[in-house]
Amino acid sequence: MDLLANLNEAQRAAVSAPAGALLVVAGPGSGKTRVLTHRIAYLIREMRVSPWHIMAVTFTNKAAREMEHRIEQLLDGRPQGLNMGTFHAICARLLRREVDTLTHYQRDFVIFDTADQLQVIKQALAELNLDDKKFPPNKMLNGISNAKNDLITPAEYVATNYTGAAVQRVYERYQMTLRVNNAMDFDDLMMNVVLLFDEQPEVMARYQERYHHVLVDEFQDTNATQYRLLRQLTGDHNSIFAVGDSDQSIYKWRGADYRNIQNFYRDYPASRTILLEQNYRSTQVILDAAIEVIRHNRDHIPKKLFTERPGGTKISLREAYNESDEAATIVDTIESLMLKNRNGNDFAVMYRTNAQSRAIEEAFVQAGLPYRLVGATQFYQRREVKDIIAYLRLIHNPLDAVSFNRVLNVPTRGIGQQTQAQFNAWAAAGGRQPAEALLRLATDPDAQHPFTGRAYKALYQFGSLYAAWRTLSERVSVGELLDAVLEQINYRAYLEDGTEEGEDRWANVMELRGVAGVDSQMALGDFLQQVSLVAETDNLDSEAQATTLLTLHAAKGLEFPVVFITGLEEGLLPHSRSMDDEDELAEERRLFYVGLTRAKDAIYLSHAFRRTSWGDSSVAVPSRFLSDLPDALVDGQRPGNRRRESIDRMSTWGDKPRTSGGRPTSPSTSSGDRRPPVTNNVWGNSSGRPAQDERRLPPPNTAGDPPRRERPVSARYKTGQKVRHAKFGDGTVIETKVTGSDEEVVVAFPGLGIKRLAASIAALEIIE
DNA sequence: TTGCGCCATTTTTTT
DNA sequence: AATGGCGCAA
Repeated sequence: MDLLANLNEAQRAAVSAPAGALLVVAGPGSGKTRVLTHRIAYLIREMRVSPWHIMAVTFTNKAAREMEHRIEQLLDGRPQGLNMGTFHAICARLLRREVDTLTHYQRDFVIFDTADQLQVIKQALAELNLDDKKFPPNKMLNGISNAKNDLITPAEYVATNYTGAAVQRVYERYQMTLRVNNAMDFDDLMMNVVLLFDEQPEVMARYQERYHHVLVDEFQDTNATQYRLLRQLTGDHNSIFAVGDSDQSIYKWRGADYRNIQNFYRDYPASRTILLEQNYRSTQVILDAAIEVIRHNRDHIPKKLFTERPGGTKISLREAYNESDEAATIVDTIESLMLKNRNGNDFAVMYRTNAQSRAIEEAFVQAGLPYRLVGATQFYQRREVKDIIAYLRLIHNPLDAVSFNRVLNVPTRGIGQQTQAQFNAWAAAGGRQPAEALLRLATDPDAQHPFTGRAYKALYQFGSLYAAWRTLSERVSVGELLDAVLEQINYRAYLEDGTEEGEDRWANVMELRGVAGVDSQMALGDFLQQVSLVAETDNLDSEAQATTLLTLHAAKGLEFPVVFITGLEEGLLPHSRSMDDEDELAEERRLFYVGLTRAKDAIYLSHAFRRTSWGDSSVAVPSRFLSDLPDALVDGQRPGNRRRESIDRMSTWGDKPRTSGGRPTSPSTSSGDRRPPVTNNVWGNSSGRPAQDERRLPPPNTAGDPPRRERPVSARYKTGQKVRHAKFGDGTVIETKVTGSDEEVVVAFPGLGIKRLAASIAALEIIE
């Protein structure tokens, strides 16, 4: 098979480039996976490079598997020794191999996930006598993670403000605790490799000699530490093949820095750049719309993207009444498209936040349509799954105090807070990690300890079990070990409390048992590592006819014939947390761009008039990004400017609850720091657009306007009525709804915003 | 020590 | 809507 056949000129140039530094700027749908796989195959077959000399970094494990598969097909066989995986997986493997050369770690270190990290931080805060109200663990974690992504050690950390000073102290403590626990967090995986290479150049040299060719996918989303690692690896040979697109950089918040592309030019002056500009995925309409959107970003560098799929269905835009109407409309649309020979798995429904998936799921369930949810409450984050993994981790690594404290009294075995604290103190006094101390307590009759009676008995029993598991783990498979643990702690009985939830939880444990496999000879350490590094989209198999529900972030790198992007509202997309900062706002726009460019044939955009978020329903303002779209490419309702502004004034999105006095509360009247939505010459172009209040007919392929779901029937109150509330004063009823025996009334109180009230409790007085 | 119920707070996105 | 923290009763 000719590896260069069926490639366009640019692709061919990239695939067959001589060794050296090459940056491939790959627009959406330009066949970058194809280029990467063909490049690897080309290296092996045409340039006679041993697979052993190649490292390929992908963004997800799934991408790695997929590429492996495709290379296998290209080469008629599996290349031996090719190192392919995510930064995290590659680094974890490397560290495990080099564990003897690491200064602060020993064999069998474990990887702490976010929940574990938070535990360590809480502990650190307590030890430092810092108030966790004043210094939220999440914020601390963020600070630490950012530092690590920028390759800043605790000693190098310089605080620039009050919070920073706390982060500095917590970071130091945190890092110490991780070491004592023989644990690393996600960021450490990369950082520790870089530090290792810095400290021991001879180790680095070994890897430099091995990896003659380094390939990186999604280069725009590498952080400073990862970039440094690439620099180290390519030290003397400089053969790096980086593929990326700054317009698809959507992980700034986790340290990604697309300026690494500039660094690349600086650090590899002899590098070449190849642009992949032909899009093989989308129709002209979709591509035009996407280009138009991304063009509104200030530092966007224009590309000449083109497609050979002229025309196409216009982008459909519609306003739904609320999130359930939005979801119902999507389901209706999918159903009618399925009558026209679309399959369920031709569709993807995308949203900005995971919380939005709920309403959509409900609509799918109601309609009996199969769907597949990516992410959300991740499997490995479930309590019961984490519990069991903590057991396994503790068996693997007795230094892990976080797992120890998690499982010590789960299921409850009579070891309360009191005893737990006492035990930890005793262990610390003896200079041991708690699980080591427990082993001693259970196996050494001469051990001196302060425990008596009930507490002693419970500890002793648990310690004996633990000692037995440790021995057992050396000669049985992961699955068998898991079975033994589950049985001996009676976990099933603990979970199954008669509720459906209990059943579900046990089912999850069984699913985990399935991951461990029946006859798998996988080592416990490998199992734990694999389980720690699974990604969101890794489990996304294209089985079944199910529609995919996923966040815009998770959609990166995927494609679907028909894409629905939901919640195009201010505060959601762009997200309220990103609206004050121009860079973050630009990233939100790129996120929208990524969503749009996932689509092959058709795009449906929607926003809701009202949206319920954590309990409260409020009026939503259509996203400013909608005005980036040229009218000619859009079919459907356009939000009118007049109404938009009046809604804007009432909206309770974003900031704190409105209070009287002080600065004006309406975003459109607040000064300076905030951009008025739409009516702005940089972001919007509404001035050039006729004031549209026209309602166009629904898009041709939605098969008619679906009946609106349950319009509320008013009972005692009516929309438009003026009412008086004891606390809020006078207001106007904007919605009422009979719920069971009560009536729910939504009232707009001038200056206070919109409140949802129960008629029976609120005792509203009708004024007129 | 356990377990329940109330309260407050929460959500951006993920390896 | 859901989770965690906290106080109180058994």
